[in-house]
Amino acid sequence: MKKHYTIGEMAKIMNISVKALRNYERIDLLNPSYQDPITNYRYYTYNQCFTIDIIRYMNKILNIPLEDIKQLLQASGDSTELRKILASQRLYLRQQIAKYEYSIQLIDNMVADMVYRDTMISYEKQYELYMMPRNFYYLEINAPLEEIDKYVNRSLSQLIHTKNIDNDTICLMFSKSDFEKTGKLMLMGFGLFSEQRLNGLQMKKFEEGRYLVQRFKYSEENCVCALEDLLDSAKQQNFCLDDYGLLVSKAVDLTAKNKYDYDMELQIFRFMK
Amino acid sequence: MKKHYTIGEMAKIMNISVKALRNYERIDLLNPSYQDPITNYRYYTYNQCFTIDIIRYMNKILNIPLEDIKQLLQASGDSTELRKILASQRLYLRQQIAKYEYSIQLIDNMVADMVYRDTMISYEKQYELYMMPRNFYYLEINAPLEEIDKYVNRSLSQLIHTKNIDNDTICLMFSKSDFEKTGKLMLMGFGLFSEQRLNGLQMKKFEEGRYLVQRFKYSEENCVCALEDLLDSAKQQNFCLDDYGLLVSKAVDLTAKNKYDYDMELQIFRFMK
DNA sequence: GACCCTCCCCTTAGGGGAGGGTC
DNA sequence: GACCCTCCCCTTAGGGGAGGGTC
Repeated sequence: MKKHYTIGEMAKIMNISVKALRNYERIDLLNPSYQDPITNYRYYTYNQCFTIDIIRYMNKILNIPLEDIKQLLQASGDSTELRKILASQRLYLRQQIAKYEYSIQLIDNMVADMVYRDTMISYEKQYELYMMPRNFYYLEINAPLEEIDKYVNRSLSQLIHTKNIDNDTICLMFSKSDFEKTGKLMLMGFGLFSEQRLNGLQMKKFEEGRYLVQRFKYSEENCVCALEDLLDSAKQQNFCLDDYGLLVSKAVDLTAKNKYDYDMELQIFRFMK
Repeated sequence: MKKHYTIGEMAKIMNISVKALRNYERIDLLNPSYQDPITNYRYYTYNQCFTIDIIRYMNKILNIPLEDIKQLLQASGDSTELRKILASQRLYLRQQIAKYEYSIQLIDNMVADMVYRDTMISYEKQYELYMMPRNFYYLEINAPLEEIDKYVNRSLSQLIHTKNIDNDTICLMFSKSDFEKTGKLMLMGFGLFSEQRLNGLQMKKFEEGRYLVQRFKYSEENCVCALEDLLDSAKQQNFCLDDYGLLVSKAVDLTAKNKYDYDMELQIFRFMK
């Protein structure tokens, strides 16, 4: 067995780059066993293969940073240290996986949504939809539609993603009877649907059952028109509606350049006689 | 609604850092709608909130690089482009997840192995173990134990991880009868167990059943001693053994600084009469 | 006084050179 | 001629200043 390997030989044996080996020396992770003081040529021994194996394995396979590996190699023999790092690395990997899975889910939702919109183009703007029970968590507000921008700051959309809430919609809640009395659309709540409890927010259950739904592009007037249309057609068909209505839209629409690009849905629960 | 927002106001509204906004300008992703030519103060409009929403969402939630987002915003309106990026991003995320899950599995194996070793210390060095059928994929070699380093290059350990083979062991195969004849341990194969087919390697099935197993620290002499011990005790108990034996070890042992630190297992199948 | 500006340096794990000696 | 050396600059998405003007 050879006593010394040049950096190139070592790189070939270990299937690693010369740059990587020089980098390991630079960060004081693995020094060549001998360096010629005149030519500065680096020479490695056979046993250093095993250290390189460990470094590569931990870094490339277990995704542990080189600095942590350095600590580990120095505290060598201490298996408590190794276990601690493996445990924390495992946790980190789990979190990354959860994050990536969440991203995939949102991508899928988004693609499904694009397909849905494409197919819906030829459909009617108003229809009925059966929905499962939903818990609506919201901030109490009391503002006309025009001032909603003050309230709809991004903190809620942040909340959606920090809590990994998998539906990517936000909702405004209003009272139908209040609108009929005043002719003005006042918003009572701003929030989202969630399976999890969200502390610090009010909660209202929306029942399972048939909802009257109307789709439109956002604008202050369109909201009012949509609501008037919906109430009209409910009256004609003699439907009895709940007092609480919702204006639903995506938290972020990747195709929207301003708020008037957002697709909205008006939803009101219909009582069955 | 205000016409202009300073960079600090915008940062606050969007829950983003001033540095990030300046960075978006630097890479030409999002320019302020107006910049005072004398003071160089940046001013943003309300509608730019929506672009920032898109950028943040894509980058932080979907993990799409800013450069790709730039392309997307420029090709805006083209939903084919968006779909293409979403699809490739989805694939990338899936691959990352697979990689991380593999890392977790290896960490778990490793921890289990550490526990196993700790508990095994008081156990005997030789025992019987029932094993399930295994497919052994190997390179044909014909070398004495002392020359094995020439063959055991890291390409195989690379293979283990590129193919995501979840057992982290490598094996040397030898013939018992050959050893008995010559008194020398010649290795016939070098490889690993795998459920997947591995092209370019020979394959040999190892049967389900009882195996005689002996554990020891690697060294050339220890391999020979272990084999002699095992054959002796088999003879005394009148066991009938298969001709093919295996020397098994981890591909990378994180606690090993040279090859003499590696734990080995000698395994030979025992026929039942 | 709080806010904004422009530099400038720093973070991972090396990759891609240029320019010049060494086996 | 193939191999090795030492600089030096570059990559993501900003963060942390310093030093100096602006609302």
